[in-house]
Amino acid sequence: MLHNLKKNLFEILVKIDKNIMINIDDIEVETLFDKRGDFTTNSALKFSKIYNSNPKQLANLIIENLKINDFEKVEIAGPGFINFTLKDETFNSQLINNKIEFKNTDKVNIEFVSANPTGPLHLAHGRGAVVGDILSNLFEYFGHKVTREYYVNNTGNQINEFLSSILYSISNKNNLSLNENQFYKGDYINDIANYCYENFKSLFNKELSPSDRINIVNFAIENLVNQTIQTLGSAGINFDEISYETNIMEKEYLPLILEKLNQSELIYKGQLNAPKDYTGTQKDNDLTIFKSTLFNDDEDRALTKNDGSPTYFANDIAYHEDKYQRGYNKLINIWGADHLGYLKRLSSAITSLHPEIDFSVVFCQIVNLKRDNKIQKLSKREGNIFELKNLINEIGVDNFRYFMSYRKNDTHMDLDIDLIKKENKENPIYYIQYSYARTQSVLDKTNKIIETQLLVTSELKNLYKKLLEWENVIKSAYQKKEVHLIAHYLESLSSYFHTLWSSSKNNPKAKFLDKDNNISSDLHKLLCNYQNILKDGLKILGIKPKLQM
RNA sequence: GCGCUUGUAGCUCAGUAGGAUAGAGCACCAGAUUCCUAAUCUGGGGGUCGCAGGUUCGAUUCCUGCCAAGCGCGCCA
Repeated sequence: MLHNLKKNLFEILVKIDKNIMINIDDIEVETLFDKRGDFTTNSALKFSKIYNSNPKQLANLIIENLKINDFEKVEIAGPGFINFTLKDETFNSQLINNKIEFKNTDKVNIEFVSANPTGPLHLAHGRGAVVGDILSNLFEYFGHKVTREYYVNNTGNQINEFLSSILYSISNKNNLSLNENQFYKGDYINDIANYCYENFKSLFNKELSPSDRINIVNFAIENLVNQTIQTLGSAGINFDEISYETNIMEKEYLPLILEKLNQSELIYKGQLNAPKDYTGTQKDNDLTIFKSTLFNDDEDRALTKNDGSPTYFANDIAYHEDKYQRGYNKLINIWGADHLGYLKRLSSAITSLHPEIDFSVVFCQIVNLKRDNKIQKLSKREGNIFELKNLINEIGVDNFRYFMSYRKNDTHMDLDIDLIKKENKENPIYYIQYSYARTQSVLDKTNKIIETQLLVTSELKNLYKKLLEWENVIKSAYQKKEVHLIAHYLESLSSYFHTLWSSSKNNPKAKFLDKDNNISSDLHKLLCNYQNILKDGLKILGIKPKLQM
């Protein structure tokens, strides 16, 4: 219906002046839920200038050309809105056709979580995980072939420090006097240390060789990665591809990348300000530097370190080159807010190499944990972290997924754990599920589907109109990559259902079932439609509807 | 100091690629259950959309400045 109206308006506007180029997607039709009508468009306001007219004149012109069979009333309101009121008889099973016409079968690579493999997942990773998974579901809903990808940064200083921390723990516990430092703290380090010691006991009889050390740390990393995969898997989040930084390095993309960037005159040899803990002399070696200031970055960025080895940035470019080589033109990364400053350099490098790549990043802001009405102070450095698996265990998968995705991804969020654990109306997910259970109970009790006249009440109309919005909402969530819109819509939709349900308290004729438990075919289709949309929406969120509560 | 994100009701947050009277939940007050599930519904109070300018027919939305909170500001990852 909404789409038809849009199309109708579009055709009229084209007919009015064939020389004016407008796009059908520029036409906005919104749903109204009050006395003004059922739908509204601001087209006359929006286009009056390019039609060399004034809003009210253009509105009149549009109305003159409108096929008005379906409408009870069409009127100009305010500065030039056109408000449409549908005839009552239009509200029937024909009204809703919520098949999504738009399909796009392109391959998409969505990379998310990608936590450093030096510790267990904690609260902050949870948001990225849920948002990434739901976004993947959403892209699949629109036909894309989605690869959910996880990246393991298993090189660099952090890995040395991780190993050192493990050996420190082993040394302490077993009186080995290994000369190691403690960088990471926490029970999990001791657990992994024990595990490593049990597995490699014989190695500790003599001094560890470099290859021994590599074996131990790889074992520890593998252990953590497996834990991570398991934790996320328990929340219904599964990956199609796990990429290791070391494997990407073996493919030796960097020389080709540097050559290509050099040809585009985007790199140079030179010096940058010395890093904080730098001990050598700056003139040891020239660095290879990417001119990211050309792309509005604050500074140019180093691709090689003083010792000639690649920086994290360089390896990350290679990683994205690898994604491209695997056939992905559409890359989406989910990052924490602490990487905001990293976006410009990476996106400019990627698009310099391959302008055809559609690269975008969805940022997830900080999540605070609130308990007993107080924000909990958590610090990873002190080993005082709230592990994600504990959170999921405490609140359950449905709550976890819902509450991590019902706030806009780039706003700061307080996760009130006491509120989530309440199983009542303060918790929106029960509200949504309850409406589904109500529809199911009607369907379960239905005797026969019969053809009768539909009683068109304002509550019924509102539910129909809300169902019509689904197509716009889901498309908007997809285009804007904003998954919270889905949860908000489902809550709102449920509300219209509960209102309709309750209206039968005062008006028994508004019930779905008659005395003989028969239902009109229109209402039956309405209920099925309602269930389908709720099911689709919940499925994208990764939540199963409850048939009974 | 610079950059990014955020600032909307007592609280938690929607809305804003310029549009009509700025919304929801919670909390507070008053009601609804012989009736398909009351885990629900109805009504009510509550707002200078951080502050100040600017752009125009119109700004919570765009621009500038300021204030506040968070994050980032390595050849770390």
